[in-house]
Amino acid sequence: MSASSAIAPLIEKMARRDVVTPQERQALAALLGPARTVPAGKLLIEPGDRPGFSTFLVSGLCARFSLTSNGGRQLTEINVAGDFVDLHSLLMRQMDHGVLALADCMIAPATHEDLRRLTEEHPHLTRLLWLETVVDGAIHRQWLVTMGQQDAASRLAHLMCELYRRLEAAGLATDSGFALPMTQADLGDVLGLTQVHVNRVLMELRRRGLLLWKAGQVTIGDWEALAALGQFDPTYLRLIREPV
Amino acid sequence: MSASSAIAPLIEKMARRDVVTPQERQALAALLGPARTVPAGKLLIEPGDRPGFSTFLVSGLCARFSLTSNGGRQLTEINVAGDFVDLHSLLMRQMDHGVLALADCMIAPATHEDLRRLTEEHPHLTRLLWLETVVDGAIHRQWLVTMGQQDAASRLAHLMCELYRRLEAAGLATDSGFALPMTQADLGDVLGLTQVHVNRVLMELRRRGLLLWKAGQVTIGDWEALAALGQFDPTYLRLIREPV
DNA sequence: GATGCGCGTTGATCTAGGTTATCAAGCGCC
DNA sequence: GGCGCTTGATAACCTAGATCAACGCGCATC
Repeated sequence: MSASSAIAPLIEKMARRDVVTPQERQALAALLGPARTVPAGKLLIEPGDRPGFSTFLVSGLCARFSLTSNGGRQLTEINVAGDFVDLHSLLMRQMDHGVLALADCMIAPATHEDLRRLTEEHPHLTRLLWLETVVDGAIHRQWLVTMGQQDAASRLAHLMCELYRRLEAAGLATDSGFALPMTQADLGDVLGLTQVHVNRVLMELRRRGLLLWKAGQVTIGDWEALAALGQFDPTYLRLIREPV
Repeated sequence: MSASSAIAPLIEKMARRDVVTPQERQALAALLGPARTVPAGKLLIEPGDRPGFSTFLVSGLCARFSLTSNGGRQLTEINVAGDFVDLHSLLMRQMDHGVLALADCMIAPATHEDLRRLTEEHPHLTRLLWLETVVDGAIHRQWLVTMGQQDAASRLAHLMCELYRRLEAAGLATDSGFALPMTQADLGDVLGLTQVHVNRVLMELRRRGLLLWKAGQVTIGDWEALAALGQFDPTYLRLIREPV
C-alpha cells in the first residue's frame, strides 16, 4: 500500500472539516513510514513507552487502555482507520496508556522529528492535527458524561451510536451497521461494566429491537430509538465543515 | 493586573516542561485581552457557544460541565489558575460543554485571530499550547479509569491527589492542603456520585485520617495513604522537563 | 471422535451506592 | 432578632449492577 492511499482515511476526515490543499496532502502522505501489521489481541503500544514516532492506524480497530493495580482494565477510546492512536505522544513524550489491537491492524509510523518539522512548516496542517487530539479529548469528555450520569443500557446505546458515526465517516459502515470485532468482556472494559451485565443489556436491546450484535457484526435495528436512549448528539465528533 | 503578570501562572507551568524564551513570553502576554471577573456560581461559557476567543483563567477555580436530558450534570474537568479553559474552541469552534465558576474567577480572553496568528509565527509555542490541550485529554482519560474501575473512596482520593498536585504546580497549595470552594453536591457531579454518598465517603476518609475538608479548605492528613488508595501516579499531568 | 477452550448465556445471591426524607448549623437579609 | 436558604449530616430503604457459579455451543487440535 502506498503512503498516499494509507493516509487517505485521515485526509478524508480532515476534508470534512476544512479545505486540505494538494501540498498539505502531500506533506501528510510524506509523514508515514513503512506499514506493518499487528494481529488482533497484541499491543500496538506498551503503556509507559517513550516512542520516537506516532502511530497511524491504516486499517483495523484498536483501543487505548489503562490497567489498575487491582487487576482492572479500562478502555478509554476506540480508534478506527484514519486515527492517529498516539499523536499526543509527540508532546507528552511518555505514553500515559497502552494501545491494544482489537482486530488485525495495519499501522504506519510518523516520526516525531517529521511531525515537529511539519509544525514548523505547515501551520494550517498543524491546526488540523491539533484538532485530531482535541476531538479525542471531546470523546473522552462525552464518555465521562455517560459513565457518570447514564445507566448501562444508555451507555451502551451511546457507544454504538458513536462508533457508527465514526466508522461511517471513515467509510467503514454500511447502511445497516458495522463490524465490531471485540468480545463482550472487552466491551465491559469500555463501559465499566462486567461481561455478565453487558450480556444482559445487549439481550435487552436486542429484545427491544434496537440493536443486534452477532458474529462481530453490529446491526442497527432502530437508530432513532438508539440515539434517544443514548442521548446521542454528534456535535462533539466535529464532523462538519468549519475552517480552522 | 498587567497582561504579563496575568499570564504568569501559565508561563510557570510551561517552563516546568520546556524552555520558554523571552520572546515567547512576550508573545503569550500579548495574547490576553482585558481581564474581567465572574462571581462564583456563574457561567464563564455557555454550553454550545461559538466563542471568537479562548478564555484564560487568571485566578479562581472553575469546572467544565455537561448537562444530560434527564437532569444530570457531569463535571468533566476542574481548571485552576494558569489553565486555558477552552483553548480547544479555537479548533472545535462550537463548545461541547459549558464552564462554571466554582469560586470567584478572574478571566482574560485571547482572540482566536491572535491565537491563529501565533500558530503561524511561533511553532514551538504552538506545540506548548497544543500540549496544554493534550494534558486535558490525559486528565479526562485518568478520570475515565477511576470512574470505570475504582470505587467511590478511591475516586475521591484520586481527585484530591490530582488537585493537590495541580494547585501546587500553580503555586496555589500549602504544605498541608489547598482551598476547594465547592459543595459536596458539586463534588458528586465530578465523581458521578450523589451528595449523600460523597458525604459518607468524606466521613470515612476523615475517620481514617487521610483527609479533612472543612469550610472550603482541604487538609491532607496522610498523603501516602491517600495516593495509595487513589492509585495516584502523576505521570499523566506531565509536569516534568521534556522539551517539545 | 474426544478434548479443551474461548465466548456467550443464564441463575442466585450480594452489595455499593442511589433515593428520599429529616434535622441542624451557618449565614445573609430584612 | 427572626426568617429563609444553603449546606452538611444521618437514617431507612431500595435497586442496578457485581459476584460467583454453571452450562452450552462452536471451533480448533490431536
